[in-house]
Amino acid sequence: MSRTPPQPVQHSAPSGTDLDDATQDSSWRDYGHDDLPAILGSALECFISQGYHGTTIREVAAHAGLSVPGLYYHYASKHALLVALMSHAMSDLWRRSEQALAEAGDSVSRRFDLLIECMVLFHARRRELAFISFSEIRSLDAEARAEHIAARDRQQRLIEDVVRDGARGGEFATPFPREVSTALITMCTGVAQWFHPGGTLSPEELAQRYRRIARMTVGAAPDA
Amino acid sequence: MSRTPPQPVQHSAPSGTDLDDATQDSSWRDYGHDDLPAILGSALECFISQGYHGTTIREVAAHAGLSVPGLYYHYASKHALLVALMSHAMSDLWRRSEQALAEAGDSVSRRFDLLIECMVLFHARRRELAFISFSEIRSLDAEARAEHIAARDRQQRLIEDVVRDGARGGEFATPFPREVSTALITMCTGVAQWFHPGGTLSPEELAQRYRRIARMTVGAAPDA
DNA sequence: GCGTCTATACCGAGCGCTCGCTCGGTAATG
DNA sequence: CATTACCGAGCGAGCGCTCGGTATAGACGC
Repeated sequence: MSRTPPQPVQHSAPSGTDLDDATQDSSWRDYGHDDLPAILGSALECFISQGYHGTTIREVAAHAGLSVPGLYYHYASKHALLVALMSHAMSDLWRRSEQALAEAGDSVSRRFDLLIECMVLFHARRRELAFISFSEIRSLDAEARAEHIAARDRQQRLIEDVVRDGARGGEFATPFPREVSTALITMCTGVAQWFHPGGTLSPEELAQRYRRIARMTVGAAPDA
Repeated sequence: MSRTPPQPVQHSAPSGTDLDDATQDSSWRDYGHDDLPAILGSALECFISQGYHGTTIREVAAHAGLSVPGLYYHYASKHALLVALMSHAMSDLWRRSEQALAEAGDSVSRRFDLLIECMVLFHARRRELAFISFSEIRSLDAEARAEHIAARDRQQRLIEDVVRDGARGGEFATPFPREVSTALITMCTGVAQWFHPGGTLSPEELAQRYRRIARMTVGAAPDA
């Protein structure tokens, strides 16, 4: 019988739900400074600038002020770092979207407005997380990728549903609800690709402008 | 005095301008089957599915039916493969855009229509090239990256200019020409991320629908 | 208060492997 | 007999990851 190895805790995120609780009580519009654990923050920076495969575990460790084994004490693999970052991003966006829709109530126009605002706000405020969540999907293994894509599809269906409802109910005047949904989704997620916090527009101002642009694409009244 | 090494031709693309001449005489709407050299086609497939850093030179060579040295006879480095693919994509799109604008003449609305149609068509028909041209920018070295970004900015300015002209001249009724331009650019380039040739819409049908959606974002008349 | 034990949070060194790339060739063509 | 178009073998470096430790902090019996 082999002696038990040191067996460090194999959790993919420290203390399990710590990460997920971070924004639990706050409103969907509130974005404090993103308090990712140091290791994940370091991994995020490296993945952003060099990509997942272009980043070495040594870089992530050094950037977090750790040795390589020190990093492996907290995360089982390089892949686990990516999974932790992406699932954190997806669950945060999902929770905020649910809160936004709850605030919107039953009005289709209002649901549409707040959903767009929520999407733009998230992709501007959490653009680094959003960026790698979108660009490193192919670096996930089969299981994690399937899970991530399911979460992404569920998120996108929120927009598709409200656009379809608006088109059916007459609030929106668009001949192509499907293509408009797709266009809106890429428009919103695209914010993470070009937005820069030092720019002329704040995330909130951008969200307002995008909300008005989005209303035009679905043929809704400019204000309502 | 050391003897001269075999010194294979160090061109980054075989026979220099072969690639660039491919679509020289054809109209901007014509997309024949993309006749990339076998090695570049193989590299493209690998980069698409695994990313640049996730792809090994051995995979590219094997997929092209070559040994590793056989591949290096044609391309100086793995990096040169990426550069060849991306510069081919950018110059093809640029040439098509110039042809589309030439066909459109002076009318701002018509220039807008054909530019959007051209962008959507390209990103649907050449979606693999367009996809890696957008997603692997950070894998380029400093010099190639600067050149690529300059080409991308020049391309994007085509849309920004026509939207701004339309807003100034009164053809378009948009309070935020800058943000609408950005939204349109991400909308069009985003096509390369989700479009799948087996879908319900052909690239041409999609381009027509996106043209109408784009007109709504700038507040133009539905037809003109 | 003190010695012992256990859990936590790390490292220095390095293993086995694969990476991008090259050397020194060869077969076919003109 | 030069040029073109390739290959088999393999080099040196760097990769993800692990082994076997150590330093510290708190818990517990006496």
